[in-house]
Amino acid sequence: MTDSPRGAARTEAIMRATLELGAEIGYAKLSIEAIAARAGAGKHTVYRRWPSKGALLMDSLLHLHRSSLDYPDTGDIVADLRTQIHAAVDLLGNPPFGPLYRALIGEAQHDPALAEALNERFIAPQTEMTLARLRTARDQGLLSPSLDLDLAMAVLSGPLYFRFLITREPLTHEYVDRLLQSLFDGMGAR
Amino acid sequence: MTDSPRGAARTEAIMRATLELGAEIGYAKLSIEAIAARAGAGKHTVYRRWPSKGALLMDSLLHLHRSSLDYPDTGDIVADLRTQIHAAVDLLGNPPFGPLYRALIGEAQHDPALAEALNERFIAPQTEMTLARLRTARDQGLLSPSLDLDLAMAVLSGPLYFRFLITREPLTHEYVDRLLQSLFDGMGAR
Amino acid sequence: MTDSPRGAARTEAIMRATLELGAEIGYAKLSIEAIAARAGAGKHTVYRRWPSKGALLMDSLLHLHRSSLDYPDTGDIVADLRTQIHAAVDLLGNPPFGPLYRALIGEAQHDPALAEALNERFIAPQTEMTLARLRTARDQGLLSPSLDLDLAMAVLSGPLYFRFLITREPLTHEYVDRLLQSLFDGMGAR
Amino acid sequence: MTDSPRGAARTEAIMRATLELGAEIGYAKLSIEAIAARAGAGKHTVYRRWPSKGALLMDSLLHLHRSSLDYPDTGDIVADLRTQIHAAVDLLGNPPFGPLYRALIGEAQHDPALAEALNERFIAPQTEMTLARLRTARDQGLLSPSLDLDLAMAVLSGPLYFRFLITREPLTHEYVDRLLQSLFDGMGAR
DNA sequence: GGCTAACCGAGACGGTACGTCTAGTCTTACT
DNA sequence: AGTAAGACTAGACGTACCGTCTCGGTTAGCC
Repeated sequence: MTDSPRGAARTEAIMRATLELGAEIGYAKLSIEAIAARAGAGKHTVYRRWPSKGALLMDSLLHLHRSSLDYPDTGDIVADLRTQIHAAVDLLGNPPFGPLYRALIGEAQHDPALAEALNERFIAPQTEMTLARLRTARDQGLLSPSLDLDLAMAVLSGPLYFRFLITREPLTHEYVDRLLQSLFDGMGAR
Repeated sequence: MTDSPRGAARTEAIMRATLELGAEIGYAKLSIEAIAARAGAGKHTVYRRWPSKGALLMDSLLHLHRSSLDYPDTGDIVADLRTQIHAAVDLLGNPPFGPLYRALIGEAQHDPALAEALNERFIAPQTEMTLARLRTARDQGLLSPSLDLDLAMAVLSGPLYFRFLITREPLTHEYVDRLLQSLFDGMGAR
Repeated sequence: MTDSPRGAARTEAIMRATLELGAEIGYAKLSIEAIAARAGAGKHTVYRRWPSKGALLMDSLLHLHRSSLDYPDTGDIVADLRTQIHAAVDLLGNPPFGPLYRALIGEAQHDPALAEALNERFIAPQTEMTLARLRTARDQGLLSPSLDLDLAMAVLSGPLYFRFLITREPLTHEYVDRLLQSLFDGMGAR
Repeated sequence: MTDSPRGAARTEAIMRATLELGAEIGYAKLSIEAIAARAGAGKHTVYRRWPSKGALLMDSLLHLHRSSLDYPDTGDIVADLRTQIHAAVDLLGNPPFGPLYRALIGEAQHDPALAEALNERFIAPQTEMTLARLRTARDQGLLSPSLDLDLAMAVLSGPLYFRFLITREPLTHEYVDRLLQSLFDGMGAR
């Protein structure tokens, strides 16, 4: 993607228009035609930058929330996980991020390239950060050495995404706490 | 939906065409136009029965696998769960059900009505069956009385759906076994 | 067409509905579907009786105005023609007959069978009546023996239909009178 | 309508396809869908240029015969009218112009906008040319000063259109000659 | 400071599918 | 047997976007 001042401004304008329109009319009714019109850009300019509506939405969302899920390390592994996951569900559970992120995941189900990109650019980094934090705690002796960290990670994320995508029940702090409780009661935390 | 012999035959033909075409060209490229043509039906006949492509796909999939996930009860709760979840991941993890089911969930992210229907007609019944089996086991004293069954359910399903939808890693029996292991080690099984 | 009491009643109801709907929404938007619904008849019942929308409209119009253009014979050929043609332009120039008749002729341009039927059942009888009246007058010595009656007929009808169908100028009594004037001044009247 | 080279080529291609298809299958079965396909154009490209099938047909026909009915002036008014009207009936009476022109007039009976356009772009200019020729002749003293030119015009055109549209008898040179004969015998020629 | 090459907006273009409509046929149940 | 009701196949309608493509009209370096 172009890095010249002019190009960057166009890129920004298009991503901004994407999020605005997405918030207004929902992803399903979003069209590249409308985004270009809203951004005052030609369709060509959009297609030059992104191969698909999904890719554009992903970039727009990640651009918007570049650094919002950084990890704390206060030494208290449970509290840190709690803090971070509370922040995550606050993000996922509310507009504008929530609905658009849900739509992005939906789109990824039809578009393997998008699914892979989403994994690499958002899911995997998030996962890795959590794993790193768990690893640190284990190395400090706060968690059982035999704890399967990948599984722990999956047991934390899975149920939240299940609620988010499948049952559409609200993502509450209380639910996060129950999950953490069961994890640390049962999976080897000390 | 019509139940007359003629109507039922048409309904069947359309659902069959949907699954065939879906398997051949994938959900993303599926069109009601093409389905109707394949089924030798008029478009109106399709629209009379289903309000959207997603609803049609859901009916077609559920019609195809009406009774495939019934629950065993051999008295051994762990073995029964294992049997049933192995069957479930075999279904989800392979064509033709897997990719189309994934696409259906994707579509549901853009279409709340479809999401709700999917929940009511497929997710909730499956969940309820598992919960009932767990409840029986608990009543028989095989599980701790304090076990949070909903949470147990979520901890089983969530990670599998996370793999299925987000990371797209294969759903293996081995992974299911690890999940069950950690659950029964940690969540109150005796 | 059926002549049984029941059949005749159905036929009437359908023709009435045709004229009503035609007057309300115009011929262009008329559909057999809507006519059947308005008449409380099945579509089959309409198709059993008429092969096309145009045929139905023609029957309906002719049924409505079965006997309205009979010819007077007062002995004064000019006055009789004047009377009769004034009546004709009053009919053609005003709703409900005018617009529907115009539409019927329009339809006949696409449908030779309809054109022929219209000719046989409406145009030719009208023409023949006028010719008969002219013939009587000629035989009585009121018109030149050399007068080409067919041509006289055409010179009377043609300009009126030209106005009616092509230029859509109003059909006035004054215009009829000018036509008659020129005909009897110039075409062999004494 | 676009006048750019590209646009003009598309416009031409579509009009050509219209006339071809119209000649092949007749106006009644003509569809914009088929025209676009034949022209290798998108439907939008057709709809961008013409509001209706009738408008497209009219443009196509007038484009085909832009200059074919120009008027001679040899000084002999009767001969000139004869020449010109013979040419006109040859055009109307034969394919491809005849049947499509008939259909166009038919369509105009259902579509007032089309009727008006047809009048302005084809009928009125033709009429005006004939009137101008008659006026010249009158000014040269070849016709009676009291001759009602509009009426003369109507007496020439009307019967021909009546044959063309209503009775569907062939338009022959002989009939034209009879009409002219009666007009100039009786309507004030010297 | 002028030239040229890339980029841009605008939007026409060939397509595809949409969801609606009507045609004309066929089936069902009623009278 | 004829009917009302309406489902059925077929296919055109006019619309909306897709992704590609011209078209002029700015910029933005690079001489």
